Amino acid sequence: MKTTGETIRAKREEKGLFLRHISYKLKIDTAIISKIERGERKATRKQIIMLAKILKLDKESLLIQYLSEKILYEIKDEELGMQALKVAENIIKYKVTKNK
Amino acid sequence: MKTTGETIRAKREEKGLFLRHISYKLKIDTAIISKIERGERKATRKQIIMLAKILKLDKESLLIQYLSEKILYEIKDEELGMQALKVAENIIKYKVTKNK
DNA sequence: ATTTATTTGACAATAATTGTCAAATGTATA
DNA sequence: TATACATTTGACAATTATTGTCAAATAAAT
Repeated sequence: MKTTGETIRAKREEKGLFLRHISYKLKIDTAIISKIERGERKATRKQIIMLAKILKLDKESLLIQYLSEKILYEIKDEELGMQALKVAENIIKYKVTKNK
Repeated sequence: MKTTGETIRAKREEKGLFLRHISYKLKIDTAIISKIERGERKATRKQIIMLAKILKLDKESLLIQYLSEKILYEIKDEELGMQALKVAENIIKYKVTKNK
């Protein structure tokens, strides 16, 4: 599976856009876009939304991918990460059930 | 299900300890412990480990509970949170499979 | 060979987190 | 009731993490 950065780079290149084009629209230095695409930096939520718009990527899919990476970042060195994920899921499920 | 803070408070009271006891061991103000127990602040990872030790709570369980809350915090206002969680899970699963 | 695009890394700006402190409030009991 | 101790509250200070700029280095395309 591609990372968010890879998805963005692939689409940007497909569209023949340069970093400076994105950089101009997002009002940040090309250095950051470069880093985001290579996974050296995380984008902000706003940037993800704008990137989806600019590159005509599906907003929801990109956001899901982005959020999943944020989650994984949170537990990257954790032995118990998977278990924590499952507990988190159950808590959400419970909340949803409750509100029926 | 109890929150991490509730677990901590319950055990602390069961053991007849005051905030100042915990505060002394953790080298932070009672104000913070109070807030952590009531869910107004998040603990740090270190504090969770120390709290498990001091209160003789199962370290792994407390850590899982704590991490799951951190994860949930990350997606608390996100429509797509659940889907992101599932993607995150699949990515972990895939990584594990790959390394066999 | 130049020009243009991207990458790198030092470091500045900003934002989020974690803490202190003092005063207010709650609780028990002499 | 009063007084002693425990907890809570909120303003704000300190610390740490994140996000950004910039300039120089490297890579790619004419």
